[in-house]
Amino acid sequence: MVKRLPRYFSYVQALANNGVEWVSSIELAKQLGLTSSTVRQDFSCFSFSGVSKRGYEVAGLLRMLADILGANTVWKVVVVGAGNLGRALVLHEDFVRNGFNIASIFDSDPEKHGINIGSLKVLPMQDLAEVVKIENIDMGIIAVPDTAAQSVADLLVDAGVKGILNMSMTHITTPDRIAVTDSRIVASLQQLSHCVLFSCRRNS
Amino acid sequence: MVKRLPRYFSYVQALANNGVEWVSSIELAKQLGLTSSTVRQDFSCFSFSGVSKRGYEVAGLLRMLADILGANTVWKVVVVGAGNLGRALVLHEDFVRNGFNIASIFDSDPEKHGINIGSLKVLPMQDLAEVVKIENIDMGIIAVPDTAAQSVADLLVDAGVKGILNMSMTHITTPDRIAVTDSRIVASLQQLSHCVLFSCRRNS
DNA sequence: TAGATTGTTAATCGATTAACAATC
DNA sequence: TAGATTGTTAATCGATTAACAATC
Repeated sequence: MVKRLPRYFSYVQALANNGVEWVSSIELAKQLGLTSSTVRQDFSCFSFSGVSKRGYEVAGLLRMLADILGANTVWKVVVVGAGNLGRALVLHEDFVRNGFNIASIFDSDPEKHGINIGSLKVLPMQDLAEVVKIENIDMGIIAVPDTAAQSVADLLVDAGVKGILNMSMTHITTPDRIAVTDSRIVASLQQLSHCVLFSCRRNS
Repeated sequence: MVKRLPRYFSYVQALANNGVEWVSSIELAKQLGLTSSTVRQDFSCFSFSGVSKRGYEVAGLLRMLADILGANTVWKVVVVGAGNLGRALVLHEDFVRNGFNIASIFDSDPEKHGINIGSLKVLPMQDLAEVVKIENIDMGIIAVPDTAAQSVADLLVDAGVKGILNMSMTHITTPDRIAVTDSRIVASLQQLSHCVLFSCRRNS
């Protein structure tokens, strides 16, 4: 269910930008490939009420979704791993636009230290703990090779982040208080590959 | 379920590289954060049998997973959108290593045409259909702004791709025969943000 | 043999959908 | 009023887990 929230948010944002004031569960469902039942269920679970015959008020919906997604919060994030993926993350303007502020990027390879990526310089892993603490970093993004993923997760947890976005294939283990979300592009491509071969349809 | 296959594959690959010959559902479950029941259920669904007391043969498991994920197939892929994300995808060596060969990258912005990204040159959208047909492209990756996503999807489908990896926030509609997988990094970060705020744990 | 681990059935759980009375 | 759409309950569906006999 949580996975639908960013999609509602994005679509409702677009509606608001276009000056649309009301939207029905039916329309929303159609646009996002869901059933209207699911949409109503989802919203009522946050006690967000609509109005019979009109639907849901776009402005209010947007406010609610922003609140539960923390879209009004500005998060401080670090990226670990300065490969192509890490580099792309730092440069991706979408993140800042959505309140994810990348404060630093780290890599274990001394060759990379000091290299400029956007307005950041690649820092050595030894600085991680200090940066996270002093700059009050909220989340870490793991963009390192699989074999290093767990130890980087441990470092991040020890340093004090509250959440981790894991982009490696490895399953990482963390204490219960740490939120973890996995996001694996190669895995998505492999799922797609499987679906193409065996003609299953939409997954994810 | 499909979403677990790439993770099994990656882990079993690592086992094979380390010369491990047998693995139990219990060990696998522990490493991937699942229950042994799920693991056995999954494998038996592909009629892959283990041996009591020993577990599953790593080599055979690897072969099976490679088969169902199409990991032995070399796929030809195009990327649409030459922003930071598109650029990163082209440069990301993980793709080639896993059999996803990026043949071309396209962008609608004339300013970008001809620019070099790795060994590729950014092509205009007008060339998309022809390239997909002549080079027998299997899949397209959508890395364009949300507003353009659906029309790019239509172009890709018309041109004849069999699968689409959608990295935009938009829900795209395609004919039934086309496989679609969504992969949204910002959405993952927003899920994480929600989980940090309301202390839910692992999702995805 | 004793013990470990599979394969499979049945139970549980949760998420999605259908249905429909209430309401504007 | 008639019609559209919500909010919610109950039904359905599918996925996960538990349990345990079979087996090596």
